[in-house]
Formats: sequence, C-alpha cells, structure tokens
Amino acid sequence: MTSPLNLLSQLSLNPWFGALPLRDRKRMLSAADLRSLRPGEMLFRQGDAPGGLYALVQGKLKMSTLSEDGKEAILVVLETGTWFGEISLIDHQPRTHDATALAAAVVLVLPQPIFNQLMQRNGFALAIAAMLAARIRLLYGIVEDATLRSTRARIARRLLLLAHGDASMTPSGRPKVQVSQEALAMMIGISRQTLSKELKLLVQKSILSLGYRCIEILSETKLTRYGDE
Amino acid sequence: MTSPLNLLSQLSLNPWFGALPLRDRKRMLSAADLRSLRPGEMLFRQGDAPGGLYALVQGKLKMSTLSEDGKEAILVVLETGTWFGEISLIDHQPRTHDATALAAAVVLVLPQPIFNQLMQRNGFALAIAAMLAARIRLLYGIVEDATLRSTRARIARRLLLLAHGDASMTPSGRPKVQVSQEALAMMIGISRQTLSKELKLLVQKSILSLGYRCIEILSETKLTRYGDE
DNA sequence: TACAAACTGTCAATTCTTTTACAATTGCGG
DNA sequence: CCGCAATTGTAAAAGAATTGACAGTTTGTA
Repeated sequence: MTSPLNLLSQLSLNPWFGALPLRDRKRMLSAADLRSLRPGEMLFRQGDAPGGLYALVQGKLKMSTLSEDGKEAILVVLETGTWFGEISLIDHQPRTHDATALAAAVVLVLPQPIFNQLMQRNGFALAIAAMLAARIRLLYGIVEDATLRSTRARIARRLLLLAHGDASMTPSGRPKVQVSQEALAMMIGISRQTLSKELKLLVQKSILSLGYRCIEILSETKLTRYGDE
Repeated sequence: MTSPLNLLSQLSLNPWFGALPLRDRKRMLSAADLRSLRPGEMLFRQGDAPGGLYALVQGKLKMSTLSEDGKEAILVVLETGTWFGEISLIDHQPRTHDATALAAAVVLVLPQPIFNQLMQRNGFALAIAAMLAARIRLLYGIVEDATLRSTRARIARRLLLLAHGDASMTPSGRPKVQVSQEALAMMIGISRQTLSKELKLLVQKSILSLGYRCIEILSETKLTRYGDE
C-alpha cells in the first residue's frame, strides 16, 4: 500500500505533483519520511516552527485556527494527495494553522533542507509559485464570498468547493461531501443551527440529501444557481 | 519626480523591491512603462487577460470585485510603492479583481515577456514566491477575521491593518487612515451605518478621531486590545 | 462664493443570526 | 447488542445587522 512505487503513482494523481519532472518526484519521495497520525492527533500547531513540506497520503486533515474565546474556524479539510505546509518553508515564519487528523491519517514529510535544495532548481521554484497562485485564487474566492454573499449563497458555494476538492463519489456518481454539519458551519462562519435550517431547505428542493456526517449533492446545476443568489 | 533615478530610489523603499539585486531592479525599470490614471479610471478589470506586473508609483488604487447584484467588495486599497498583479502572470489566468484609481495615479507597467524572462532567474522566482507567501498570510488573516471575529473586532483589526500598510502619518506621528467610511465598510463586509455607529463608539473612548474621509488612530494600543474582543 | 456632489450621523422598521434548550437519531466500542 | 458519545432537528427568545430615509457637513469647482 505504501510501497515507494505505489506511493509515487498515487501521489502523482495530484495534478500539481504529477506535473513535476519524474526526477524531482522520485527525489522527493526518497528523501521523505512517512508519519502516521491517530484520529485527533495534531501534525503541527499554529505558531510552531516550520518542519517540512507535507503530502497527505491517507485519511483526512483539517486546517483550523482557534480564537481567544475558544471558537474554531476551519479553513479547509484536506483530501488525499494534497501537498501543504509550504508557506512557512518559504518565509521561515511560524505555521499559520493547526493541522489535525480527522481520521487515522498518513502524511509524507519532506524535510526543510531538501525543500530548500529543490527550490534552487528554477523549475521547482516555478512550480511552487504556481501552487501559491492557486492558493491565493482560492482564498480570494473565500474572502469574496464572506464579504459580499448571503449566508444562503455561501453555503451553496462552499458545498460546491468541497465537492470539487473532494474525490469521494457515490456509486451513482454524485459527489458526496463527508463532513459534519458542525465542521461545515465552522468553515462558513455561521452557527450549526442556521446551517441545518438552510440544508433542510435544500433537501426540500431536492438539491441535496443528508446523512450522518455526509451531504450528497443531487443536482450540481441547481446548487450552482442557488449559489449565484 | 519620475526621473529614472528618483523612481529607483522611491520604489526601493518598498521592502520587497528594495531587497532585489540592483541589477534586477534596473532591468525592471528600464523595461517598464509609466502610465497615468485619472481618478476613477480603471487599470484593469476582473476577467481581463493578464497584461503585466504593476507597481503603484503615485496615488491610490483600490482592488475590488462586484457581485451579480451590484454590491462591491474592496479587497484592499494599495499604497504607493506596492507591486501587484503577479497572480495572473504566474498562472496565465484572468485578473481576479478590478483595479481602479481612487485619486490621480501613476503606475509602472512591466510587460509580461520581461516578467517571464526574470522568472527564469532563480533568485527572482524565489523573491516572487516570498511575495506570494506574504499575500497568503495576509489573506489568512482576513479569512480568519471574517469567520470568527465580531464586527467590532473586525473593524479594529482592519483599521490597524490599514494603518500599517499605509505610510501616511499626522504631524503628531499618529497614523491616519484616509478612506471613506463607505469604502471601509465595503472592505469589512458590513453596512456603512453599522460602521459609523461603531466608529462613534471608538471616538467616545478616545481611541479614534474622525474627519472627512479620514480616521485618525489616537491609541494603537487600545485599538489592538479592542480588536482582541 | 455659491452650488452640487460626496460624505457622515442617526433613527426606526425589518430581516437575519445567534443563543439556549431539548429531543431524536446514528455509529462505534466493549 | 447495548449504551455512550457524537451528530442532527427544531423552536422560541434575544441580539445584531441591514435597509431605507433624511438631515447635516465637507469639498471642490464652476
């Protein structure tokens, strides 16, 4: 399952990693270590010193921050294949978020020195720049949603975002978002109750169907329209 | 005022640009054109094809997006010396925001081909990566504020953010934020009336003093405490 | 200098969210 | 397979923000 060869092909499914020259990819895998996390275990905390570049090999990780008064904001839930943690490596500043395993997880850890070496190669630096640009576009979208869209529209848009980032599909081919309503509410920045009410509304319109820790999108088309206000 | 030499020293006040090797800085300036904008004129629009890398030489620019129903969200108001517009150059995707001159402005335009050439040099690519990382940290902060802080705290924090990005100081050395309340409200994502009420409250506590299109911060310390909820 | 346009202050009515509280359901570990 | 912990559904009361409306203020400019 985690033999070097399978790992290479599995991680290469990620478009960013897959587009790197084979040489770089092999170099990264051979220099990296695997680390297992139990559910609830933290990979790093906000404020920690940078430790390395990570790839999520198995399981789910949430990136979140806590406010002084104990409220939690979830920035994103990472899916298998995602690379993350590069910001701290680039600017040598503390980690911006807590990274916590939601389920048993395995991450690949590329030590900082190796990352620094790779960054000396211009092709790799350009690839990292492209990754950063993608992150920024994503964040622009989130900021835009937060500042000028209604709660209703933000729910729809976040669901679509999760559906795309998330590979898990139902047998019927419909996207299934596997997050608790509580966590989803924390991503959007609203209360669980408000979210619950809005979701019910979407169920009535047969745009969604709800399960335990799981939201199935029945009609992406309708949901998109819903997200346009 | 805009002679090549003055331009170099003026733009070098910006930490990012100032840290580039002199050779790169000269190369950039000699390859770039100046462009003047009248108040209200747009440098580019959301959805436009990438045109170049920009530096604001004089005046003020706002970066904003419009929603379908006509509401405007201002991401940021750029101050003199800021470089911007790099995302589209990196990922070759359309511009993410509208860029509009708030006052008569002058921008430096570095054509895309020159930018691409520079990116071939690893030192420059690393500098761009650092710039992107800084953008991402800023955005993380904005997202965090939007999702888990009260309106009150967000106002305080955004004022502090503007005060730092903004070089304009009063004779007494206190930071003065020169933005209309309407624009500030659009950045935070609240209505002008709500903002006005909160600002008055801050005036009563002698943390701020208000003028026409201008907010003076009397006590950064108190304002910071206020922003911590 | 007088006028128009842009900006600010304030209020009441309305809409939207959170909070608090509790019942019902689901899933997993022993 | 039973029970506990996590999750979801719902409702009423309280709290906040938006909307719409209008008066007062400042600025620049004709």
